[in-house]
Amino acid sequence: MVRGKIEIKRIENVTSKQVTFSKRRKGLLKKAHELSVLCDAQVAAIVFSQKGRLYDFASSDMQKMMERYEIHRTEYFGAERLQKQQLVQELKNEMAKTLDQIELLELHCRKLMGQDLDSCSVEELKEITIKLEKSLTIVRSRKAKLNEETIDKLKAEISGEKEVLNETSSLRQMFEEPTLWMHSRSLESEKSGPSCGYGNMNISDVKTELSIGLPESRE
Amino acid sequence: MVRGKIEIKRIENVTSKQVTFSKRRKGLLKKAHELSVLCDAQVAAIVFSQKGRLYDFASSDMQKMMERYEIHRTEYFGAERLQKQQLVQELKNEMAKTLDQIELLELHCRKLMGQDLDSCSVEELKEITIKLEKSLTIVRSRKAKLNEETIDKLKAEISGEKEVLNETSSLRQMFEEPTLWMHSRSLESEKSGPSCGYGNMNISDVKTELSIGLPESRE
DNA sequence: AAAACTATCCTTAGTAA
DNA sequence: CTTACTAAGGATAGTTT
Repeated sequence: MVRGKIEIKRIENVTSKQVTFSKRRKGLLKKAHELSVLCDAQVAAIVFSQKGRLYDFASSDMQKMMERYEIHRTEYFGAERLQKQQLVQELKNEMAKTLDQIELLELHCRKLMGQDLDSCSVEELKEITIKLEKSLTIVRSRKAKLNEETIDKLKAEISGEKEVLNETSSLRQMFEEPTLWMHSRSLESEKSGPSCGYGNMNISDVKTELSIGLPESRE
Repeated sequence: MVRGKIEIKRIENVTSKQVTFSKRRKGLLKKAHELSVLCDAQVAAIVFSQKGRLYDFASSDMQKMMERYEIHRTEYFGAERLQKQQLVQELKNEMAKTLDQIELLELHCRKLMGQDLDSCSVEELKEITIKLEKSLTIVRSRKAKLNEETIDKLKAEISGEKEVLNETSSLRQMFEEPTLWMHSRSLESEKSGPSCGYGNMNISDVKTELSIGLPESRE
């Protein structure tokens, strides 16, 4: 018996499709139920067989589910089915709930920002302290990481510039005092770094600029 | 690691519930899709999280599905087209804005909690750090203040008890050695403290009780 | 919060009744 | 059409990053 994985595409064999439909339909409705119970969520599932038979599951009243669904859809397609007055009421309820949620969130935020602490017990203050300390650790390490990356990048840049600088010096020397350079070169061949032997030449029309520096100050 | 089978009942742990919701929701919608494709059926699934967020799948147009559903349920309540369309639209816009607000608030909160920092620039991280440090200072000083108040109150309580204790000792002394006490009293008249001149009366029917102890354990 | 990992449990394709 | 069986594949709880 070779039971390979199946491809998700229309099953052509009618009998097989029928059996699979029965099994998977059952599985789907079961999963829907489990999700609603485990996670305290409102879940609905509707299945029409090819022949038009209806199978469904709803964790609460299906009509309510549908109304709620319509509220959340920007398209207002369910208008005909729903008394608009009712819809308006639902929308208002939904809004009230959402506003409550905002209240809670804001309170939480404010406490994290060290505001509205009067209502806090010592216990709660201790919890907030711990949260803040954790956050601080995380934020600081993240910042440190970013800074290190920046530093590495800058270092790489600088070393690149130094190379260009060396090259430029050498070129300039060659250009301005070719013979002197050839002499000194042969005499001090192992001397490192830029060796700018300007001597007594005239360099009035050579203009060179180079800026090397760090970006804006960092902490 | 013991991974036993789970019982299908409301998950109490909030984090765990959240994660399970995410996974199973995904699973459910996937199954719905597979069923619709494999068996050529019309399938729809609607899920509302506890917080009211909507997740759904529909193999075909959801509106058609719902209409078909209602036809099957013979619960079609036809509705006249009211002119509230505009009001409803406004309410929905309002709701959309409010939901955006929640998004922002949640993001802010999460950043304060050291989450979702990947998108932050070093500048932003610096700001957050400063905020957190300020909060920490405020929260800590608030906690310290509360603790100090508690300490003062306890000290007051204790010193009150000590007074009562002294008085009781004196009374007991008077009762047990009235003459000795009267002597010493007359010799040291400027001695401070409670001077209860009960004399050598009979106080056999005076009953005194005293409990001294700290409240429940504190931090 | 979201994703990766993995041992375990669950679902189901194929088949037969 | 549903059920029973079983091996394989899939989902996911708990945990880690």
